[in-house]
Amino acid sequence: MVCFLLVFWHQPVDFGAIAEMGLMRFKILIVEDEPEIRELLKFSLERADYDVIEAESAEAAISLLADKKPDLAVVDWMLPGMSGVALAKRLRKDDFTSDIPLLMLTARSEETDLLKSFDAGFDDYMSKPFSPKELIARLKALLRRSGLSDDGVLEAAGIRIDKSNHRVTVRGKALAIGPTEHRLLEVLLQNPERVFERDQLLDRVWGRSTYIETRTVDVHIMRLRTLLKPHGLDSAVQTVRGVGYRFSLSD
Amino acid sequence: MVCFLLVFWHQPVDFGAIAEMGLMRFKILIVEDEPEIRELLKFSLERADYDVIEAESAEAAISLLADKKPDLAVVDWMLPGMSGVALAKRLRKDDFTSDIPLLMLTARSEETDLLKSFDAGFDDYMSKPFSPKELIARLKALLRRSGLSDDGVLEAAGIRIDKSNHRVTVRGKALAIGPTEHRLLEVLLQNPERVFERDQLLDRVWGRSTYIETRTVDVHIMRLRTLLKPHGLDSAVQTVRGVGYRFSLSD
DNA sequence: CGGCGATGTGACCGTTTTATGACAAAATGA
DNA sequence: TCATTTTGTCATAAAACGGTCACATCGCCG
Repeated sequence: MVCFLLVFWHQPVDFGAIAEMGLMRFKILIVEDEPEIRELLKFSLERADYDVIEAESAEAAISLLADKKPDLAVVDWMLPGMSGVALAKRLRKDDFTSDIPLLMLTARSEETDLLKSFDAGFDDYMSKPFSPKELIARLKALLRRSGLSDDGVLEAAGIRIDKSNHRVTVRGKALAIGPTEHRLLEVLLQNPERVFERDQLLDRVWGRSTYIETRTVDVHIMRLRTLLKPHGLDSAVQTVRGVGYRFSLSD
Repeated sequence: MVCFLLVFWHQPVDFGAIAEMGLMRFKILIVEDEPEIRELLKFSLERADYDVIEAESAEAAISLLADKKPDLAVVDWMLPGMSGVALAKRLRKDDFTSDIPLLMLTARSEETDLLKSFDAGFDDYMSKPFSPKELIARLKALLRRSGLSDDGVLEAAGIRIDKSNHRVTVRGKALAIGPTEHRLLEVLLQNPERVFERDQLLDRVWGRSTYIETRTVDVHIMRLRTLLKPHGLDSAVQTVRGVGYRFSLSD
């Protein structure tokens, strides 16, 4: 008797709770002059299990940064003294701090002004008043984008990508996989069923700034299939003719 | 007894707390000559989780459109060379692009002029400077109005065309369908009951620039019927003698 | 019932798209 | 630095797809 039991877990899973064990806690720097909002931010972030450092001005932030490098900074756009944008620019210039993702906070009315200087180098912004939920969401997105995601383990179809130790296992067996195929698999696995065009894969796997032949994707798809073949999962990396590729177990 | 337990762990999409993100990512074309504004638009749209294609002139846009059809286009009214209005008119004329919603961008002073040519066929407009929030809001409204449900799924008569994973299912069963039949089915399903002449189908499915025998449509209609036959839906693709074809369950 | 135009269908073959092995450049690491 | 791994590109093979034709059917009309 052959029995297929398919469980689609559509409910949002509280990853924070699951992936908590033994993972690093991210350090978030808050730069905000109004004590009330600062407290609110601190409360929200600590509740979401982040470590929080506070600064009430850009200048204070800079001196704090001298010895403690946060994983992400939340900066108010309007600060007394040096403005948030100026701080952003300064952080970007310094090699030590240039890779810190920046989330700007702004009043709604300041939004368009802020965007005029979005080349200052911040990565995202939020308008006050904001919902803590959205704040956390955006913050996670930023952390992930910078490759620091702590969402722990990505698992589907028996494939398990453990981001903390950068290791891939298929049903318990380790998979010797190179960097590019690793990212490729990650992207595909993160969105099962979704079809990615070659350009989209180039963006996500190689990054926007690289200029690589579209066809190269084919080769790496093939290499990924070769890796998955011993586990019978090569057919899960599917070609959608005329469009691109997809990860799926059906068909 | 063999038993497979497949668990798809749909990770909470982190950036997704940004409320109503569906599975489908819409593709937005930006036509704007000023690099700064183009970047700003791109930043705003990508932050809202859209895929962005850029063009710096109407001419560039047209050549882009030859192979990539976006779900919506944001067009600057004032463009060097062919103007935004001219582009709008041109897009409207071509059956292949006529259903793409158009959002015009204009400087406030140009507003009255723009409105004079409202018949050019754009669907909405916004004055620069604009708030990104408003832009996103209008854009969403347009997408909704264009009949694409928010999750990018087109469904009728038990047939389901999912844009994001580019898959067609009939009552849950996957349908192995090639690119051309896929588009053909899409067009027919988008307008049930409507009779398409062969020329119209050629325009919509193949695009205006191709020159193909009218009779070729017949062959692909047949191939589509063959695909639908196992599901008893072949009779829904109906011939209207002397005119063309229609998708309908009645008759 | 016969004729005629319209439509259905299988086959064919050129074209486009994708797969894959080979190779050299580049990166990595000892 | 040298050996090894990784990577991007190319050339070519393989596969899928698409358009057209020829001929079979069908349906309408006199």
